[in-house]
Amino acid sequence: MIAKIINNHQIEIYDLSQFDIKAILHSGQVFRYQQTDQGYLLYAGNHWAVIVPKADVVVITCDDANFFFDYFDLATDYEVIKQTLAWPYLQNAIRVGGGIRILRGNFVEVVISFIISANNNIKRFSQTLAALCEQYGTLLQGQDCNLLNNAYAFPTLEQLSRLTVADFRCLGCGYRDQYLVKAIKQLATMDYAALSALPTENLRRELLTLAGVGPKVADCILLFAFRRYEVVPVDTWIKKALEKLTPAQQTALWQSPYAGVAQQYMFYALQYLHTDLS
DNA sequence: GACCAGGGCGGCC
DNA sequence: GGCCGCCATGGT
Repeated sequence: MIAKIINNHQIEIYDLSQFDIKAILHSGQVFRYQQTDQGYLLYAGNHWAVIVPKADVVVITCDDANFFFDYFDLATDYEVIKQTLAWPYLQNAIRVGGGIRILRGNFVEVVISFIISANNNIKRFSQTLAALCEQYGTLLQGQDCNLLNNAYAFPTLEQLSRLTVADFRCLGCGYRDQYLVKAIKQLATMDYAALSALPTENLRRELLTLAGVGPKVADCILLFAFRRYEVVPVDTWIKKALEKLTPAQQTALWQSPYAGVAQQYMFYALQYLHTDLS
């Protein structure tokens, strides 16, 4: 058993070879978290979770156990996925990043986050996102968790719709300010459930209509909000990694239904750990 | 003071 | 369709 819901507010993870919270948080798919004495505090939309690694179990205390069971993709066995990705050039990446999972980020949060991420660096736009939530998001009530001190939800679409170009500029969004205002208007006409029913190619086409969303950001939304495991967002790090692969290796990767998972392992190893893939 | 960061847009051909 | 310059901003 990978994990079990203990009650409405608690999950226990047993298979630690496929759940590494440090790797998950540093794999570039979630940007609102903080380290605490015992573990990590993580925010997703208007949800929160405290993740505490212990000797042979990880304990998650949260506002909604059912939500986070799906958020962390705990019904999926990543050991099976990793077996299908057992290529020599991926060995190192899987060794250090094999505990990464594909999260189901909140649609609006993922879209806004990755529009701001464009031609930006993680440290900087993470600070921008924190400021956005602090200034415009709803204060999370911490009555059932005293660790929740001054924690904010991601702003709702309605809250976001009140922001002006100048507001986004003040947050440090730079020239992306006007994309954000326009994309937020467009998001009001979109429905996550309806979009979820679309095949990946059709869904990508819909996402590409959003202002500030090009091929790479669309692929991030496909992987991190819609969990399309086969999608590979190609940023500067992944581009360099792909250039080192032979044509045959590239073909095999693109044809894998879990190419996006492989991409996450590589991104973490390259960008965060600076681990050579070969 | 260049160059880079989980790139996209608009103009040009 | 592809190519290219530009776009804020902080870090190295």
